[in-house]
Amino acid sequence: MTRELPTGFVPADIEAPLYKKWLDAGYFTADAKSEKPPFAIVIPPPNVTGSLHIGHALDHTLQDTLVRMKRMKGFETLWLPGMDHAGIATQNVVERQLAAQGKSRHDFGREEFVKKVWDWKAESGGAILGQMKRLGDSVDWSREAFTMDANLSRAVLTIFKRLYDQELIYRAERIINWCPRCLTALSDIEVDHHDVDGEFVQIRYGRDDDENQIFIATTRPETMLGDGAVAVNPNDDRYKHMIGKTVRLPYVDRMIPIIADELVDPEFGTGAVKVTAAHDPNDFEMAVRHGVPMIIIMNEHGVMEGTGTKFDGMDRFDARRAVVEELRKDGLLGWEKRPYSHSVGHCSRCQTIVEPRLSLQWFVKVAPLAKAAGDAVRSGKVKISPTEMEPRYFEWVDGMHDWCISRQLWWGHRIPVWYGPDGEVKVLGPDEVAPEGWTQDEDVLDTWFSSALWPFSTLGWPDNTDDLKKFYPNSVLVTGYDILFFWVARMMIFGLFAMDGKQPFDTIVLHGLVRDKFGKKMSKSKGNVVDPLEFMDKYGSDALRFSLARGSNPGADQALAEEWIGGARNFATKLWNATRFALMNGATVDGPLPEFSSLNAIDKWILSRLNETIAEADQLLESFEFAKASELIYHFAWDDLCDWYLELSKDAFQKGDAAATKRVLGHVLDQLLRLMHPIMPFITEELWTTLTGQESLVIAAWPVSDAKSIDKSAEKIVAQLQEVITEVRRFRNDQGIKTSQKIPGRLVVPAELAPYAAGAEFLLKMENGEFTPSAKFEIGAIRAEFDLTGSIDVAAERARLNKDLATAEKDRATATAKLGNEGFMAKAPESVVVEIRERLAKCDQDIERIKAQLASLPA
RNA sequence: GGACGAUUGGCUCAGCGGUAGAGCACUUCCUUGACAUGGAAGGGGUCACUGGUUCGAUCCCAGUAUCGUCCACCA
Repeated sequence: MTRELPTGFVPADIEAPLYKKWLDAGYFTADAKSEKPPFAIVIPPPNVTGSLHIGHALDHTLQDTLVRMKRMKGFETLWLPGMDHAGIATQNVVERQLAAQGKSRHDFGREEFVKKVWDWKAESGGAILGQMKRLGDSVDWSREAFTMDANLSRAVLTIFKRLYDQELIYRAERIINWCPRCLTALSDIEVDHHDVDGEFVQIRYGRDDDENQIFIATTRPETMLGDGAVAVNPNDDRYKHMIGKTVRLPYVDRMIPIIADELVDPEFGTGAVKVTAAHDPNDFEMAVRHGVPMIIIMNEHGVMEGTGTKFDGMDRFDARRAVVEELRKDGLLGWEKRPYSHSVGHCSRCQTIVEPRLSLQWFVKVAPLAKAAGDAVRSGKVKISPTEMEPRYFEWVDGMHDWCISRQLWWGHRIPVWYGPDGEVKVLGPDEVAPEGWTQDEDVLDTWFSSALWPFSTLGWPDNTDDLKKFYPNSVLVTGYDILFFWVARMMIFGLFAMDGKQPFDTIVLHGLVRDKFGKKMSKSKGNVVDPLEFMDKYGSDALRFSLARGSNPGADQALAEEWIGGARNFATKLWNATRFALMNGATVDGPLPEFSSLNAIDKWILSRLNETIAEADQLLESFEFAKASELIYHFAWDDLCDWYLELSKDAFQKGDAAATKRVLGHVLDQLLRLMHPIMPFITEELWTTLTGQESLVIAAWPVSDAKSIDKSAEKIVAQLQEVITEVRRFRNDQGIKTSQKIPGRLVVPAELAPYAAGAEFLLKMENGEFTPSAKFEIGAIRAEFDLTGSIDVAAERARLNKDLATAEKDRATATAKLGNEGFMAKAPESVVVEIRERLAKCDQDIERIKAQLASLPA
């Protein structure tokens, strides 16, 4: 046995070479022709502008864990990487660069600008891909995809046409969310609502000498210039007599009707609402119902335009101030509430206040598609883990408005609609060419349109490729709950539509967000953002991965602090040293494992614990319980294996009489490293290949729990041994005996523990030989006795024993009370009663033992 | 206004009808023959509050309070 490990574990020394080894061996490349059952995951495509943040690190750790486990289980695994072209985000990046040179995209024109974006991508895009390699992602790079790739664009065109032909895509004038900075429409979910301090003012319409006057209330006074009506509730007695009459709109000096609509809440404001059809979605609805004119009063930059008043040319917020001032001067204001906190939509990309605006845009008719997406989950065809997230999904899927998919950008999939010279409209499929003289729609599609096709566009759809046949539907989708609506629900919608009702994935696994150590959201302004790359440099990728996995409870956010990762690094070091110890002492994986029944209790015990851990960890990982699986493995490795088994084995190794132990230890490590590999791929690979001399753990078999090697009685007797050892240690500690000081003593153990008795004595620094026992601990068949004549602090020892006695007596009293309780005895399950009886018996034993010890103390 | 969740030791979180758990932090001891990125021993919690169900509630039910997230057309 010549295998050796360096003394210290230096992650940086092993990670890059191992990743290269894996790539060279082609372990991550999927074979669509394989006979093995498939297991496929697509990566949530990061933005091409992005770099790896801690959220990706979590997301990828969980996916890689599943993929690596499935690969070891014999599945043909495909984990497909790629990126999203990220329309607005990417265009913004390039435009900012141009702005720095004092230019805008319009200086270049569409074609030239788009080329510049591609250049930018080639040069600076995709930084995240290299960072994924550092993390160890076992993705199939040969299938790397980009939403703007030719074949993925074909998928976009194909599905657009299909939807259009089935009248599920239409063009219409609607109120949409408009960002006056990005100069594009936004879908509902690209708008963030938060409260801002604004104003709420009462404005009188109608002059003194007019027939009618009415007070309306608004938070956006400047929009009065575009009013087409005033609406009241039909049952509002205050205004009933005015319905159908007209009132004069100040400044614009236009007579507008007073209409009645149920939408108006008589309790709110003045009970009378101005109707600005072109700049408010509710008003638009009412206007449609009542035929109210829709007057656009702002241009695309949010500057007042076309009102025919002196406010034209003012920015919308300047106009607001100016209008209020003017109204006040003219005595047309009633009460003014200021500040008035209310919810206002902001562009999720740049935080500019969104302007609802009447505009001609393209929409996806969502209702029929979303119905199918909801039903797929309701019927159980697609599972959401954890199930608590289902209500959120249904809420959105069942109530989704039509999806505005056109964006006034240049970077993205251009809408494949062409207009003929005589106003004809034609939607072109991927291989169709527009007739001479026709022009294409100027807009591009929402970025999420192409991401929604990701589970099948990356597999070659619309062609019926081998990849598609083998790997669709994907097995699971792992992502943060924060993009459940943006992305997941839309993949469901399009997947079911495009693939004839076949779901894009079988299970949706939602994890939480990574927050700072106090559970606060990470944000640049708070300065609590952490960089996963920095952590990988400092502690190794395995440490980062392990702490992320260990913190990931289903659907729940996790707090992360640098100390946690340091702790995980310590764990990695522990494993390293344990394996080093094993190798130094001749642990081996060669030859068959000794017959279980021939082993002593300690060897049986560690095998038993190993097999229990394997069974449980496997079950936890299969149910996406990453935190619990990690925790379980951690405690088995550290507590059972390192703190007990290795410590107890030292003496046997020292004496060179440990053939069975060498083989058992080799086996336990072998299996443990396999079990941990999905979560900590680098260190396990290094240790395992050194231990076994085999090629790679990536393609090794996943451990299977051997039920025949689970032995509860061995576990019980080892637990007793541990208890005795702990008792003695506590006693020594209480007596102030130094850890290194030897005391005369011995352990008396049953035969099945005999090979380890000396090891236990070694742990306790017991010196076997001639002595008169002066202290004794006895649990079950295990007895520890030692001689401390002259060195015992009698008073302290008596106090300690008395305390223990009191505790034991109190416990006995509770147990006795329970057994004497008729209600309890009538209803408690048998197992509970047995447990309490055992507890009572143990109390009796303890009390007797403690009393004996007290009696043996010198007076 | 709805939906979901949270409230457990200093911090972050598990647990969940039957004597309160982990990691980190803390105290004391130990450079012992893999590991001081370590080992041993220990301190610390009326499980948010109030009622109810039960032989028994941290756990189930109802309500209260505080916090978080998501959704929603409060002009």
